[in-house]
Amino acid sequence: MDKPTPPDTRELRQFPLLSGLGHSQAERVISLARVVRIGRGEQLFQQGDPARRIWMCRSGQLKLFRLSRAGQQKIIAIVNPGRSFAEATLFMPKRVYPVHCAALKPSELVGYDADDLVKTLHSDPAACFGLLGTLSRRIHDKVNQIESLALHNAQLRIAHYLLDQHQRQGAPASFRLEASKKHIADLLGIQPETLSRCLTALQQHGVVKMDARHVSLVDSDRLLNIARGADPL
Amino acid sequence: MDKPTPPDTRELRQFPLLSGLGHSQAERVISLARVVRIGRGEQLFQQGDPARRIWMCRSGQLKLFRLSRAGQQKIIAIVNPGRSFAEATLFMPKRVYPVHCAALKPSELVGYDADDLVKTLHSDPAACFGLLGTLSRRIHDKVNQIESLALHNAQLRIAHYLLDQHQRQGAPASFRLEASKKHIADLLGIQPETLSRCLTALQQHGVVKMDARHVSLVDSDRLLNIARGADPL
DNA sequence: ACTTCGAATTGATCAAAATCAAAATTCCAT
DNA sequence: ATGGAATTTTGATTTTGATCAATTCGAAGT
Repeated sequence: MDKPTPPDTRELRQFPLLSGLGHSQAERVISLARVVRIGRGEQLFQQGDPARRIWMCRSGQLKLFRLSRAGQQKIIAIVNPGRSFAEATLFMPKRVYPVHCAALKPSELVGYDADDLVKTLHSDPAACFGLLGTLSRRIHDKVNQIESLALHNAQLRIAHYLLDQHQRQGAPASFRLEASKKHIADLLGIQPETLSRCLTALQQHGVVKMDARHVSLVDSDRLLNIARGADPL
Repeated sequence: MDKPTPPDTRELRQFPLLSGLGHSQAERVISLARVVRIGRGEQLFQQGDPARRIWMCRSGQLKLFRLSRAGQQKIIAIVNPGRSFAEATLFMPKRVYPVHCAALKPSELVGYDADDLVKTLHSDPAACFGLLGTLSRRIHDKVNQIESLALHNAQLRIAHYLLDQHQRQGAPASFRLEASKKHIADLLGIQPETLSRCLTALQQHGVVKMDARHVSLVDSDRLLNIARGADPL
């Protein structure tokens, strides 16, 4: 297995938070960064752990989740390559991770030092603005998620999710589900059985076509209506 | 009716975002602020309106909500006096309000100019940090809300909500529901009838005592167990 | 104080999705 | 490529909470 490459300036700048950093600052941030590899199922951190680093996913896939007392998990988000997470912990009164994080696939991550980043931000209004933008977008996403969980039934949520993924992946002719159906069901707050039945129904009505994890939207107008609750199949 | 008082420096500084502002900057922000009064049921802004101001609730009470195509509303948050809202719009690519806002009680609000605040933030890292803290806390709240909506059934959600309110109001012997049961049901994503039945059950089992909107937690340990799903009444 | 409208409660019924169970399929690590 | 584990599908049943309906209660404004 090859050695993990440390992040270079180029990679650093893909990180929206740090895109405008000066050379010497960038060097320091990189020198304090740490590359971590974890296998499928391994946990990167637990809810409540001190948040000494914030993370960027280089490759693989992660889930952020909570556990109920009864051991049920609720996935809050799925993290794909190129996306960062845990930034919000930098400014929490108690700097701890508010969720668990585990790998869905073998993953490579870059962890940036939290104290160092805060120091950097102090002298860099541009970086502050980058981060403010990131957090704002994240709030907006969460508001959408809340609306979807509370307002819609299983069918609408699924339709909504398919359309959202289609958009995010650049509206191609066909796209791939980002995770197993079990995990997606969890993300949507429904049982895998319900997801399976709904997807079958959507296929039978000729709205989507699926082949394992590959999805193509046959009648996306109809799907849009379903997502709006205007067309209950 | 007396004239609305314009905000003074003292009031401005209660606003976490602007607590560290210098004198001349504070003067400018104040000069561009606008005080608005709206009556019960009146709408302050609609989802999609250009977000030219961000708001602080001086008195009264507001709801932030979405509407489904079918006209159902989903309350995202209830805003009480001393709390600000809509800050996240400052950094959205399209600066529009992502939700509707209407008054639950006659309310007085201070609206600060969005463009001006962005300008101020550019030259004031301390203010940036204040705002980063505010947004981070808000993300954390939303994660909790998502968990609660997806993971818990009606009973657990209600128990969870009662405990949360108890905490927020400083854990007094007895506290007051922050809004009508109809609105709380909406916030929790359940029907008013279900809320009513659950609260009746909690009272019959001697877990809480209620008088109209006044609540006292008779057996808060038991309530905690219920919220964890360990004790289904 | 009165009136009126919305809020809250209570009961009966219904629909959606969870749960339980078992078989079929797919994934993946070796 | 292959064996074993996990995922997915399908069916039967049960539970939860939504919905419908009727009445009581309470608060806001005249």
